[in-house]
Amino acid sequence: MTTTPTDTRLEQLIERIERLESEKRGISDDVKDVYSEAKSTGYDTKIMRKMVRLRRMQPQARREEEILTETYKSAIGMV
Amino acid sequence: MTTTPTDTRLEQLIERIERLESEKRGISDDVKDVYSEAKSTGYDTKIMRKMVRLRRMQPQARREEEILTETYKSAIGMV
Amino acid sequence: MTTTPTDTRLEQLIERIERLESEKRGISDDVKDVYSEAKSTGYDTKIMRKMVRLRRMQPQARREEEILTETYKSAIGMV
Amino acid sequence: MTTTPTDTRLEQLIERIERLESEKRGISDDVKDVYSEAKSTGYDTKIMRKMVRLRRMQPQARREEEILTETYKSAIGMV
DNA sequence: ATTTTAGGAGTGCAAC
DNA sequence: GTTGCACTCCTAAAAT
Repeated sequence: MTTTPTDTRLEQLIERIERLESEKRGISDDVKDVYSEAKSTGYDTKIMRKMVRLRRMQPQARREEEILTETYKSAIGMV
Repeated sequence: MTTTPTDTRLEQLIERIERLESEKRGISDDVKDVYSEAKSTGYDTKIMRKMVRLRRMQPQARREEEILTETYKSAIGMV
Repeated sequence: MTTTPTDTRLEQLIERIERLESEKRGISDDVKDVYSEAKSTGYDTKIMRKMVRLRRMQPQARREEEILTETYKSAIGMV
Repeated sequence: MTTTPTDTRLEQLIERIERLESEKRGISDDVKDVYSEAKSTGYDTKIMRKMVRLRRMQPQARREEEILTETYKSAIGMV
C-alpha cells in the first residue's frame, strides 16, 4: 500500500504491551529494592539469588542435579 | 558457627522476592498473550517489539541515532 | 555407585571445551580491542555494532525489515 | 555534511571485526560439537557446563561460595 | 508447530 | 569517566 493509514488496532496492542512492561519494570524495581535491603543487612545477594533459583526447582529434580554434580566433580578429580 | 540456626529474616526476604518474581512472571505471560494475539491477527511481532523498543527511547535520542545510522551506512557503502 | 573412579573420558571432553573457550575469549578480547580503537578514533561503537549486525543479515531480508519497520512506524503515528 | 563519502577506515575496522566474529563462531561450533559428542556418549551436558563454570572459578573463591551456599540453605531450612 | 532452553548481544547501573 | 557486573532481550537450537 502506498498510503500508511493509522492502524488503531496495532497501536492499541502496543499500548497494552507498554502498560504491562511498565508494571513489570515496577516489580523489577521492587525486587531490586529487596536485594538492596538484604545487602545492607549484610547478606550476600549472589548467594541469595542462588537460593531463589534453587527453590524454584522441583525438590526432586534439584536433589538429583546435586547428586550428579557431586559425581561429576569426583570423576574429574575436583575436590 | 557450627550450628546453622534458622534465619527467619533471610527466609522472609527470599519469600518477598519469590512473591514479586511470581507477579512478574504473570505479567510476562500477559505480554506473551498480547503478542500471540497480535501474531494471529497477522502482525509481525518482531517488528512490533522493535516499535516498543523505539517508543521507549527519548524521541530526540532516537532521531539522532537514526541519523547516525544512515551516515554510517552510507560511509561503508551500504545501500 | 559408591566409588567415584576418575572418568578420563569426561575429563578430556571438558579439557577440550576449556581450550576452545579460552581461544574464544582471546578472540572476544581482540574484538573488544578493535572497538576500543574505533572509539578512540571517534567512532560511535553502538552504531558500529548495529552495522555489523545489519551486514550479517541477508540483504533482501534486511531491506524487507526496513520497509516493514517504516510501515509500522507510520501506522502508529511515529514520526 | 551533505555528502557521505566512503570512510575506508570505518569499513576496515568493521571488516576486522567481522573476520574475528567469524572465527569466534567457528569455535562456538566446535564447542557445540564437543557437547554433542559428550551427549551421545551419555553425559549430561547441563552438568558438564556446570563443571566448566566451576573450574573457571578460583578454587578458593569456589570453596567459599560452596560453603556459604550450604550455610544459607540450612538457614532457610532447605534440606 | 509450538514451547522451552541456552547462548549471545545490548543496556543500564554501580563501583571505583 | 571507564570498567565491570547484572539484567533484559533476542535469536537459534532443541525437545516435545
